[in-house]
Amino acid sequence: MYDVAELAGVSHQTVSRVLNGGTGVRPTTTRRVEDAIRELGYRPNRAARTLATRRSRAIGILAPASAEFGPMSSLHAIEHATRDAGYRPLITSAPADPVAVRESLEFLLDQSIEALVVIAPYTSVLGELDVLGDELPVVVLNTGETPTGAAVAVDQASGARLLARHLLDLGHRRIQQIAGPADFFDAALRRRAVDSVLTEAGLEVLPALSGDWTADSGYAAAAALDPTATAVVCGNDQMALGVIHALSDLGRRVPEEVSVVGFDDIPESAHSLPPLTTVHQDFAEVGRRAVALLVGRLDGTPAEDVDPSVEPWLVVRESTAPPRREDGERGR
Amino acid sequence: MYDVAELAGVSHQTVSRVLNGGTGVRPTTTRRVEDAIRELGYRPNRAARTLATRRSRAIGILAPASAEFGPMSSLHAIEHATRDAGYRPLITSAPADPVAVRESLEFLLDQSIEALVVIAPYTSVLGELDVLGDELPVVVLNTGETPTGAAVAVDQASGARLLARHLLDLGHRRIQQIAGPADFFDAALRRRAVDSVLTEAGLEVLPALSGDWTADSGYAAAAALDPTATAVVCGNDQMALGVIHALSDLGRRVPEEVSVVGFDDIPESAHSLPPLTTVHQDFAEVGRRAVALLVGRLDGTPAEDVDPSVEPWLVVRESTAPPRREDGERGR
DNA sequence: CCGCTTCGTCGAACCGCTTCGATGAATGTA
DNA sequence: TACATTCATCGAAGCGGTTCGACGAAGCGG
Repeated sequence: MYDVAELAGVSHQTVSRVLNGGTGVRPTTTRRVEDAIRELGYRPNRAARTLATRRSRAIGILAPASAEFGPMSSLHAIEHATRDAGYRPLITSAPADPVAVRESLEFLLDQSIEALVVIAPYTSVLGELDVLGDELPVVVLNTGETPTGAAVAVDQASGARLLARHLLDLGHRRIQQIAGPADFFDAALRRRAVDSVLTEAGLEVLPALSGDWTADSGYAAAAALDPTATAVVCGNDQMALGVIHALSDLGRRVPEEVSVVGFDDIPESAHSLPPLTTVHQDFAEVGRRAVALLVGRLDGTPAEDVDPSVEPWLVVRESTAPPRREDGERGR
Repeated sequence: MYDVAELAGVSHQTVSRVLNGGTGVRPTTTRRVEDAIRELGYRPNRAARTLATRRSRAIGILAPASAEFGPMSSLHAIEHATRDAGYRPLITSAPADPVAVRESLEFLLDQSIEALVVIAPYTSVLGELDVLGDELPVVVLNTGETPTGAAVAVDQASGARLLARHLLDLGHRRIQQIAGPADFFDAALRRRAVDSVLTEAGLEVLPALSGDWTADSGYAAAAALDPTATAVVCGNDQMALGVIHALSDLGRRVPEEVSVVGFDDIPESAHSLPPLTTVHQDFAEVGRRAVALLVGRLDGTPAEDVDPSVEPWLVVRESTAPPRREDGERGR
């Protein structure tokens, strides 16, 4: 920095001023400084700046250590929104394990982050979250109740209801669920929403099975499916894929004999056989709003016009059809 | 830090010593300092340390801005390996666009990273890579030739050959490819390896189609498939899924009429209909080795025993079968 | 033409930590 | 018991920026 100042014929403070908005510096001086910076290939030292300003401008991001489409989509959106807002995204991933989550949190705290975005919507995370007093603005994605901080989410219940009603409209009366892991908020939210729609319709709620979001677990869970169920609501698309595979192995045709629906609308869902009826959620939008909320708080511009709830929509494809011999009107 | 020192009844330098290995400090003093740290909830300031040591201990990671299974798996492995080695992973993602890549690189350089891992194996990245002189150790994942730095990769050619030979063994003689984007190294590598196997076998090489890794693009490309081809080799699993869907829409059965193979072995591939024959690659292992290489260089322990080539293996499932009426022997 | 305001620049202190040379205490040896 | 060593601890000087108060040089009105 001193080199730059010398080359430009000014003092280092002036260089600093140019670097930070350049107010109170004559345009010609600014030019000279900028030229000097370019010529020397000078790059300000982040650590020194952070030290002096006592502002890290870093936002921690806690992501799940999975390669799932949804979380990863949100992650990228968050990362870029953060950078666009002039902050540095610090990404950490942790499996759904309290100890690992704790470690990741510690890691982020060590970097003196100014805020935190949590994409890992499992109960074990929220438990660890109160470690960070109340000094740190936090926003959690796709969670139900938030003990601390704000939350932005796709309206899981709304999506689940869409799915349930679709099946009801088709004429299904025996609908079973294969939910996601119980310690994931969105899994629980979807499960309950479907149950309540069925209950309201006066239908018997078949005991829900569950998996761990993977196609493998869907395949496995399908073995325990109630043989009289004509439709199965899966916790996500991957599990639905596994279920369809299992059903096929069992010689039961989808959707002719049993309808299957997923949740998420991952890119592959449009190309499964049969293409999957599911609920589309805009993961990226959720991420963007989360950052907007946080940055608003950080920058003092409240940004209270951010709607924390993103509406999902139903995508009807070919894995659903009217049940075989219930309400008449067969097939398409 | 001074508070801690005071509480422990020592000077701040002793606290510093305790924090950094504690050599030359009496065990009892160490204890006292540690207790003080705990009591005060003291957390060393990263920026100050970086400034004083002129070592950021940060390793930059440039990842693609996609949610694909492969890169994301490598990413998580890299992240954790980096932390385990005592370095701070700084993750950045960028789409396959030179400008965006450049920006990400600048961002990382601003944080004064000490090394760089690149998971984005497209040509546009390598072009930008020489920006960072030769002072920065770099390792690139899944690339072909590396102009700069080291490379770790799953042996794409080997995997592609496995696939081609499998098809040949089954009796296929008209094999067409739907490759990945031409500017991705692994797409090119796979494509060429398959071509060379076919050429060596004295077969006609049908003109290759291509897609952009997505299932959608596979679906679209399938329309242009040579009607006489009995097997199609796809650039990755997603595209294979799209192709199978398209074939199904066209009324052509897989694998009875045409065999389809993918590449990657994403978790869903085991549950597509039919389950996909593909090549499994250990993405996480590639990431781990990349970090081992880098950390070795950084820490002065060469670690030259790291094999930069990871072997993939063939996973035969049900999307491949002998061709209809060529070499006799039908069915499974 | 002069005194005062405003603008652009400078000098210096400080952010929190590391590290080198120095000092005092503890240990070993004759 | 005196002296040479070794070990634990301390004092102070930076690391590369930011920022506040000070100050000289223009720009202004009367």
